[in-house]
Amino acid sequence: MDPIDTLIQHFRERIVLTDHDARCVGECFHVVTLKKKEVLLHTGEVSSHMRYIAEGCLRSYYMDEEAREHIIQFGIDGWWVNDLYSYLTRTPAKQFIQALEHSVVLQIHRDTLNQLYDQVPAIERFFRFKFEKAYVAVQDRTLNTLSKTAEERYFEFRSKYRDIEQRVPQYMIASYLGMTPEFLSALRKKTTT
Amino acid sequence: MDPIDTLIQHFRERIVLTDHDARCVGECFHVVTLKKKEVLLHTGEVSSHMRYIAEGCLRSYYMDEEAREHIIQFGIDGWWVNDLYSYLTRTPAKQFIQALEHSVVLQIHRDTLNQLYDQVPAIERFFRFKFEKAYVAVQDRTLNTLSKTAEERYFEFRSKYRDIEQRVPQYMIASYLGMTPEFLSALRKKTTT
DNA sequence: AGCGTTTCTTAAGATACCTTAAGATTTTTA
DNA sequence: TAAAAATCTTAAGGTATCTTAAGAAACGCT
Repeated sequence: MDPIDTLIQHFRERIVLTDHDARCVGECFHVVTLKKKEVLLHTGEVSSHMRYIAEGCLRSYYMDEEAREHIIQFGIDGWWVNDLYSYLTRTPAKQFIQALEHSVVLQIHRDTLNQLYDQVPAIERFFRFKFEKAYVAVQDRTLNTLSKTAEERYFEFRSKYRDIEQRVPQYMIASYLGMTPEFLSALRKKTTT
Repeated sequence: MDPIDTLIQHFRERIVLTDHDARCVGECFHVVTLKKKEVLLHTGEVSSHMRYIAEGCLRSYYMDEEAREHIIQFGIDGWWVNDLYSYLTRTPAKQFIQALEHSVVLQIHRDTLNQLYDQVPAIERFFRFKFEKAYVAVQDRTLNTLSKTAEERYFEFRSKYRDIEQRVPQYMIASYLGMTPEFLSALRKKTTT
């Protein structure tokens, strides 16, 4: 399917769009194709687009002072990825966004999107919904991180994101969950045996 | 100042409201007064209101299986508090919301707010902004929790929320930061001396 | 098919943080 | 203003998780 059609369908599962609006919305996005390991957003660049994953798998991560990578988010088909802080404040990104597989991403520029909010209020509603849910999800993650053991976090991750678990290397899951790959490996051994 | 006026001013710092809209918005909220320690939302109840703190200080927290409290959020004058998951999904809350001081809260019912989104699009925009920023903030907290030591988290908290630090007991800050009160006490001793 | 690269595992020693328990201090209430 | 309740501190011993280093397995390219 044409990636833009995928996106329109994605919107229409959540909000009402007339055919005219849908066409108008579709024209605002453009397609970016990424090879495996290609970086879509580098630290230091300002993120000026909202990004929808039509196909593939990406991660966003940041590198701390000791050059350790911390994975902030994985994203697969149907998800949105961004360094939202950079996007909203127009400051240099502290995150990288990188393709983990060959991927197709649809982008809309901030200025275009802001116009679209006025032209098609349903799109503003879509993003309100989206951020409400995203907020709940990330708050839940924070709470898990604070109150659960590494083992509990890992098994919750597996049951919640089985599709992601099978597409990304184990050491990245460890990073996402805030533990070392060695420790995760030990956990798995303990409970698999 | 009348609490409703405080709220209108809060909106007007972020979005444009005609006088007519402002009056209309103001009428949708009602005032709730809370004594210290009073609970505004209990676990098990469905949260049906969005809540703005006109005055005072509250916390939201949840109790895990071992009956340990984990503080999710503090809120003071000008902040919003809610169990958003319960509000959005109409399922029983897993969080408590409790006043830590005498407080005045302004509430709007979900149904009223949903109508208001259609009547006054600027209000929908306000909440889009709000959740965008809230998402960024809580993502930042997650990252801190995952990548920093307890000591780093504590000093960041102090510099970021000096106003809150001075209003809430130290053991609650420990809970918010995901450490034991004993450990926080030891940290403070180490670095104060 | 073979070689380099990426990913996963193992294990020993180190450390950050927790648990328990008790006493000291501060705040609230009667 | 005294008693009760809430909060903070101290200290000893325990556990979860990390660090380092090395080798094994899987994957990807020529």
